Amino acid sequence: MESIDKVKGTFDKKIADAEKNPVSVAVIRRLPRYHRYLGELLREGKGRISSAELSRIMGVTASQIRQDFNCFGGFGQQGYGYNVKYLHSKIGELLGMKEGYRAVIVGAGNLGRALAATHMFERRGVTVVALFDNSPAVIGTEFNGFLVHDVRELGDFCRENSVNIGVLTVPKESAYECAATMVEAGVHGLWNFANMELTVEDKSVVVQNVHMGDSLMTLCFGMKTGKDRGIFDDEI
Amino acid sequence: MESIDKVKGTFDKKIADAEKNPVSVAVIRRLPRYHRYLGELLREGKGRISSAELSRIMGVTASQIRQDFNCFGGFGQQGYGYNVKYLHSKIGELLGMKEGYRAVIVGAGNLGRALAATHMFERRGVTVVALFDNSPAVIGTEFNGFLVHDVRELGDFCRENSVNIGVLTVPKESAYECAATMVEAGVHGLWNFANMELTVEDKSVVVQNVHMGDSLMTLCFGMKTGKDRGIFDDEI
DNA sequence: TAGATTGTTAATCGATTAACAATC
DNA sequence: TAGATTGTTAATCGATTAACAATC
Repeated sequence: MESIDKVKGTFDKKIADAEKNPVSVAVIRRLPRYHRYLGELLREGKGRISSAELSRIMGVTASQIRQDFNCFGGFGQQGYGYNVKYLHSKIGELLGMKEGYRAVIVGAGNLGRALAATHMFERRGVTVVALFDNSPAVIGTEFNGFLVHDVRELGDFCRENSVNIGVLTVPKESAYECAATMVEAGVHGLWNFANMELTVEDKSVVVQNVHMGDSLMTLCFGMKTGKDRGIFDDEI
Repeated sequence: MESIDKVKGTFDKKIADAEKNPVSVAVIRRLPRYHRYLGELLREGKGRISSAELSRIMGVTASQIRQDFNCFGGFGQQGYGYNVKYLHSKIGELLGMKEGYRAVIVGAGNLGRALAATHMFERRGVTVVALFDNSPAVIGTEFNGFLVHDVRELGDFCRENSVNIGVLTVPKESAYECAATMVEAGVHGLWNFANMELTVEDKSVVVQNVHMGDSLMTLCFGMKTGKDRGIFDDEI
């Protein structure tokens, strides 16, 4: 596709527009899902795809797909469709996968270790640089190639290693203290699994509070009510 | 409040209406969050709350709160507000907390154990009855009071113990097989952490596919784009 | 009773879908 | 070129907010 350069021009223009006209939350919420499906198609060796075909695979309307992709510029080509690899890469870029973010996992309990053991981070361009814990029993040990540090070194470590993201897998009680230490040390993204709604004064810090219990309740609601409403997932 | 009975009448009426006019997904998605905040207020000993006050605490409009609660009937009382305990209990009921669902966790790795170690299930009225794994090293051991069974007994166990919910914390490769076994054995809710979009033929089976990676990407998007858009969480 | 606050209707806003002209 | 499929505008639909009458 020799016209990629032209497409790129549109892309950059739209990105600029976005400052004034920010992309809606509804669209943003769908981006990771597009990214997953496109990754899948890429692995299957699919070179191009039309909004109609993607619509069938993902169970959303082709109209919505075109609208969504257009928020960010001309990702496609009339009469041809979308280049899977290019689209996948662009959406990844939008989602910050190419920012080279660096993360620490605070709390080396089961959940911390479970997260450290997956490829979740690396697959999304995030580098996990270390684990932290307060228990002498695990400090100094290695897990999956990550050294478990003493949580008392958390602040200094983040400063010295330009850490951007702090993953909180500590008990509720310690969450605020750890968060504060990290924010103080320049961390500006917090991924909080501590089962409480963490808020940070500094508005430049982004927080994602994960409430797995909410997902469990949605499942139960579905079981109780939905019964014959079929698969939920993205629907609820 | 002697008028609880009257309120209850309205409630049941609305529940009946709901069959024709199903509650929107947007509302359902907000229920677990209401439930969490009301639980918090309850623990603080708060007896009643107005939509205006709850609106301030939760950062949503009072109008929306009243609309949402009204989907299910008159939870409140004019001139008074809402009874925290009653409302909390009713929303819990709506979410299926009182159905007495029973769950098994399939996959006793770090994630499976992390889930088993929390109070997430019991707090939501779900009883975890056992863990399953395929590794001889863990089969027969006990974790947090739960016996780890051989995954080959999964089907029989579910049948004999009226298991409703299957939590999948196994690798992608085994997810479908485990899911099929459980569905076959009468499980009709699947909570899938296997990082793939699990679909089940039988439309009476409800599936919640958890994509933690999507949450991570949303965080990264926020960090890249939002910067000064403030806290995301429920917003994105 | 007067004041407060819900329940509910109507108005607004935004998101989704449909349609089609542009263009590859 | 003709056929396909996007990009984009217009129409529809649904969800949120505002307003206020009902009523505790």
